[in-house]
Amino acid sequence: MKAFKIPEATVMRLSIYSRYLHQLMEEGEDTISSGEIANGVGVSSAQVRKDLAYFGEFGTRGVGYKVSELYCQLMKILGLDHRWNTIIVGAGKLGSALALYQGFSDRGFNICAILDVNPDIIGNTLGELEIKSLQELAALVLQHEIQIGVIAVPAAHAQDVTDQLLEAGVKAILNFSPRVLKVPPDIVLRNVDLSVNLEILSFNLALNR
Amino acid sequence: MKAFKIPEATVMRLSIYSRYLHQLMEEGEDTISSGEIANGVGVSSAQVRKDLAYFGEFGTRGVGYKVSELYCQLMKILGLDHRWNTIIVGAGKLGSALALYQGFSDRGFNICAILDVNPDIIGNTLGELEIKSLQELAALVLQHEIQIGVIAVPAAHAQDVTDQLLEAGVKAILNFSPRVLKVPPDIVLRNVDLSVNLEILSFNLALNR
DNA sequence: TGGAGTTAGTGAAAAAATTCATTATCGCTG
DNA sequence: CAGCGATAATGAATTTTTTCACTAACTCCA
Repeated sequence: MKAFKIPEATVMRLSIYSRYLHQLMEEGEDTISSGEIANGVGVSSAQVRKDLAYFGEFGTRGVGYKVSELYCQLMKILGLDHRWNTIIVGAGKLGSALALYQGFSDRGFNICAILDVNPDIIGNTLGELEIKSLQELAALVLQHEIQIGVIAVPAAHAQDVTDQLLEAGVKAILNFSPRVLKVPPDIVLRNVDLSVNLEILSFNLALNR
Repeated sequence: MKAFKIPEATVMRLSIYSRYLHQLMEEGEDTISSGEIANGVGVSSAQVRKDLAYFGEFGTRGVGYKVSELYCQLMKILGLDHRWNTIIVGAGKLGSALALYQGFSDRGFNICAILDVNPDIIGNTLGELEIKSLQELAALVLQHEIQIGVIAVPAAHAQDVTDQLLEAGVKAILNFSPRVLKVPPDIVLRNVDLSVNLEILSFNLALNR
């Protein structure tokens, strides 16, 4: 385990750098400087170097970074050098979209199952996946060795579903419901609140009126 | 215009407080202390008071805050005391889900239109909305007096669509594509990268292995 | 009406994150 | 192979954000 705490903002930027590097690889770039990365993703070059410095030395002074090498290092740091098994709970608008979203699979997240309580949609298929009953949660988590649970249910049921996921052995939760979840300290929790993002936009728009 | 810069983290928390207050109103609560809000949303009470202090004095010492009153104040601060007209560009998985997502409308965002380039889906309906051609972008923005554009197109087209939106007069962009967009300084831009969130989860999972 | 108990507001201290500026290396050129 | 230009690494300074701790003000109760 890494000894020191890494700022979340740093991790977020590493993820962005890695995607930018991927793009550069496709464009056939061989080496790149911190300044160019900075420019490409909209931060300062010092920021790029500082972020990388948490994890080691990856570049060559006077030259820059080897694109493919830095990319691999970042993927390893981000834990994306292997795939994660994921379950989505809630097959409404959002859950369905997430299940079908290509981006997750592209970055190493296998969507192994999607669940719902609504009998009308259980059995329907979303791409390759069949919507299963919530009652199968524990069995599916076990069967697919699932590490990550995605919450896409209404706020009122979010905590209940979370408890079931943790009970079944899931180690991380990505919560799309607008509800603060209580989880033990060793569980990794991340909240994505779509309307919060629109509201930050709204706040900034309202400032200049 | 507010004179001083407000940390984005503060704005995000205000949005979360406001939703928690809404929940409390439905539960019939009348007054609440900073400590209880803090507990409900998982921050410290000092944090709650400091966040509010940027905008004025809303509580009564020795008592707390009047739930409904604080809620209204926050909604005003967040610019949610009136509705915003919004257009979604891209009617793929993500764009469709966003268009159908009830949460946006609940919080004051009218989805006025959704566009795509794919002739196979133009004309299809999503709930109340008909998918229109991208060519109608400028006309629709004008017609509906749209202030906010949501980008849900593949990365390769994100900048182009952004330019078209700004050209048409949109003042804020919510970008769901994994691409860094260039916009003039007076435009409000916010990026939501769904896989970044999963990757931060992955990073934290990978730490403890 | 006064004292005890709460709790908002707030300046100061601490912690965290970012930026700056210096140093150390590298590759290249003559 | 020495010197120059470029750029990563990094410690220091700065800025930003959070936490702490104190003060002010309200309610309730005797």
